[in-house]
Amino acid sequence: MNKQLISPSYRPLYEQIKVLITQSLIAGEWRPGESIPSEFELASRYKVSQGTVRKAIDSLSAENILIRRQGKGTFVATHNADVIKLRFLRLTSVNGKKELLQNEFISCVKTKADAYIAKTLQIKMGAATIEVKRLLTFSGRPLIFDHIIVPAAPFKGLNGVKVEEWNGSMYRMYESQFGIRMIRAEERLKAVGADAATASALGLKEGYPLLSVERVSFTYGDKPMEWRLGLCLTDDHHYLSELE
Amino acid sequence: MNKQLISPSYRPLYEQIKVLITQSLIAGEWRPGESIPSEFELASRYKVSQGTVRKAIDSLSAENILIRRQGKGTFVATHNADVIKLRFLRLTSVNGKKELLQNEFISCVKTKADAYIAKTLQIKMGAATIEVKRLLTFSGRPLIFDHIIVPAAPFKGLNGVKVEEWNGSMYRMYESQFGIRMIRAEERLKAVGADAATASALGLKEGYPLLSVERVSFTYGDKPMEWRLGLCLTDDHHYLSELE
DNA sequence: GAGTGGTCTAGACCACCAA
DNA sequence: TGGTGGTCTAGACCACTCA
Repeated sequence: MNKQLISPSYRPLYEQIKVLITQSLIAGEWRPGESIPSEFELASRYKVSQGTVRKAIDSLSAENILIRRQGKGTFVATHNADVIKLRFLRLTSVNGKKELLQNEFISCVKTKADAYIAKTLQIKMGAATIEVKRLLTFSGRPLIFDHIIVPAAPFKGLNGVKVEEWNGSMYRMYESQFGIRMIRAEERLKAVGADAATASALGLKEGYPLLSVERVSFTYGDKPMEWRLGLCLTDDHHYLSELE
Repeated sequence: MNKQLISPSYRPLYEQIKVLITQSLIAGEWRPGESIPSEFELASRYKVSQGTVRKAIDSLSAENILIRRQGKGTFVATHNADVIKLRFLRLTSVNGKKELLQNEFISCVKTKADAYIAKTLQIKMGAATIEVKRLLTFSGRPLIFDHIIVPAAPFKGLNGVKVEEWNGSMYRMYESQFGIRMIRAEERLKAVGADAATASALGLKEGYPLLSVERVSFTYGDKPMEWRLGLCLTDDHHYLSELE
C-alpha cells in the first residue's frame, strides 16, 4: 500500500513520522528526560508499521535528540542528565584529569542586535537581545571568557535568573527555565591574541594566544537561538575534534 | 533461525558481516573508488538476508568507509574522488570564497620514533619513521606549516615520491602509492604563539597567534598510521566543527 | 513474566540510473 | 528494461530491565 500523498517531491514515510515526532517534542508533549511512547504505540498512533517508526527514531537518536535504552524505553535527550561532561564542551585537560568547573558571572545586560547578530540569530536588526559575560574556571584556574548573546523575546526574565545555580551550564538553565532545548551547534575556531579586557580577566598579557570559539546553537527546526564567543586559554587544555 | 555461534559475548550478525566486509577491504578485494557486490550478492555469499547485509553497509556508510549511490551501487570511499574539498580539511575562508590550494615541499627525512610518537603510532620506540615538512598555500598565501610523521615500514619508498604531484593531499598519495586508506582522524586544537621556524616560514613575527592542530589518522581497524602537527594562520580562515 | 528496544527474515514495491 | 539501492511491512525471536 502506498501511503504517500500525491505531491511533486517524494518524502519517505519515516521522514514524515520524524517530523510528527519532532512537532510533539516542540509542543512539549514529552519533556526532556521523560520517555516517549513505545515503538508499537507510536506505530498504531501514526498508522504505520513498527519498523517505520523505528527508522524515524533511529534517525532522531543519531542526532542525539532522543536516547534509546534497551529494555527501558526511548527518552527525550536533555542537558540535565549529562552528569560528567557538558554536552557541547569539547575542551579537556591535556593530561586527562577530571576537573571542577565553576562559573563566575560578570554581567548581564539588555542590548540590541547589530547587523551581524541579527543575521546570525535570524532576528531583526535592533531587536532586543540579552548579553551575558562570564568567566569559566577549571579547577580554580580561569580558562574561558564567554560572551553570550540570545534574543530577548524567548528568554524573558533571563536577567533575574541566577546563572550560578546552574553549575555553569547555560543549556541546563535554558531547558529548565525557558523550555528551550539546544540540539545542535556549529563552532568556528581561530587563534587570536588576547585583547585588553580578556587578558585581564584571564590574568594574561595582552596578545597572548587564545583559542577563539564562535558558537551558534540551534533548537528544533534548525532555529538559531544563541550566539557565543569563547576565548580559551589552551596552555594545558585542548579542543577535541573527531573527523570521519 | 539462530545463526549465532554459542559464545559468551553476544554479537549481532550484521556486525559480523561488517567485519567480513572490512576484511575484504583490507585485503584489497575491492579497491578505492570501485563498487562492491550488490546487497543481494553479498547476502547470498554470507548466507544471510539482504536486510542484514544492508544494515552492515549502512553502518560502514555512516562511517564514510563505503558510499552508496542509488541506482548505481555501493562504492569504496576514496580520497581521490573528493574533487573540491579535502576530506579531513576543516579550514575554510571566512568569506567562503573558493581557494586554490598549493603544496610546497620543504623536507623529507628518515628519523626514529621518540617516546611520544612511538606511543601515538603504536610502534616501538626508536623504530624507523619518515618525517615530512611542508607548507600549504591558499590562493598564494602560505597558511599552514605541516609537520608529518609516519612509520617507515608501511611507507617504504616515500622519500622518492614527489608529493607535489598529489596536489597537496597526502592521503590521495598514501592510497595510490601504498594502498593505505585513512578512514578516521582525531584532532586536538590549541592556540600557540609562532616559534621562530614557523614564523619565518609563514612570514610572521615570532609569537604571533597560530591555531595548532595535532592530528592522528587511523586506517582500518583503528590502527594509527600518521601523526601530524599543523600550525595554521587563522586571520582570514576558521576551523569548522559541528556539534551534535 | 511483562514490556521495551534490538535483530533477523522474506517479500513487495518504489526511485534512480544506465544501456 | 533490468539492476541497484531505498522504503515499508509483518512477524518471529532475542536481550535487557524491572517489578
